[in-house]
Amino acid sequence: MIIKINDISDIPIYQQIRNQIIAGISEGKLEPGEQLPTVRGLATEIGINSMTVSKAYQQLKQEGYVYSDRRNGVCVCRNFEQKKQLSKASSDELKCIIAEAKVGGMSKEDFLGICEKMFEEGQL
Amino acid sequence: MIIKINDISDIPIYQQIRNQIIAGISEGKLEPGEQLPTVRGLATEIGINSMTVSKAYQQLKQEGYVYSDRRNGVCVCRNFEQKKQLSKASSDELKCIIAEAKVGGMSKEDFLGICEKMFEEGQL
DNA sequence: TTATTTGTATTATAATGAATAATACAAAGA
DNA sequence: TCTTTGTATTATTCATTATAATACAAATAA
Repeated sequence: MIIKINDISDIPIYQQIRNQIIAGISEGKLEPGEQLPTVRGLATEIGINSMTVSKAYQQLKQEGYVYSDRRNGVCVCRNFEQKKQLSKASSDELKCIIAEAKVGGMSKEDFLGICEKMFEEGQL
Repeated sequence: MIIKINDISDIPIYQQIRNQIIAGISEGKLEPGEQLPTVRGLATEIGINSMTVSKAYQQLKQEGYVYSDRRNGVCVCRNFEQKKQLSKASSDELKCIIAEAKVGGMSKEDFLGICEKMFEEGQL
């Protein structure tokens, strides 16, 4: 799986990596049990410091998306926690997005249509 | 309208203010033409530096939510730009939220239900 | 006129977070 | 033994955030 960094983004690099890994899992590009690129390998590949990659992996690990051991590297979890509800952070962000959409004149139907499309996109 | 700051949040104070103003507009708590609290007044009220409030107002101004003149303070715009599409930033954030929801086992219907509820919430 | 209130600009400073650099270590396997 | 893995440590640099202390122009009120 290819990770692309936007250098002029205001989103920290380690967050961009984390987000793309989660997106990869949700789209099936990364399968359960599959090994992620090594910390040093990915750092070299995208031209950043290895500790930045490590930071992204540690966050993913802490959030329950991946696990690691010293020899086999970092792998995608085989059983994700099925919480079936949004995190507080996601919920707060979603409220902001919806408020901006509403002020911008978007109808509920339009917004739900966009969400539906995004949800189906990249599905296996 | 009451602004509440979360001191332990990792979201900058000026961003929290901006978000709450937009939410207030979308919920009708802030009407078109209505004056926002003064920079110094709000700063004193919530116990922060006035330049932090000013920074929030300048961003809102730059985004087209408010306007200002030197005497009448900062007021909610009367005609918002009707773009009827999400900003790039919102779209990217929404993709992340959906990816996380999907990995967490949420169904499309559940997610759309949450969005619908949020969209209707606080409606006039 | 004079004083007050408004947003805004400036300069300096402190605190925090992000990213890099250079190593080092333990564990596992070849 | 040597290599590769993630991880830990320490130091440094840089940008962002927030504060502090003023100052200014414009508009209004006294």
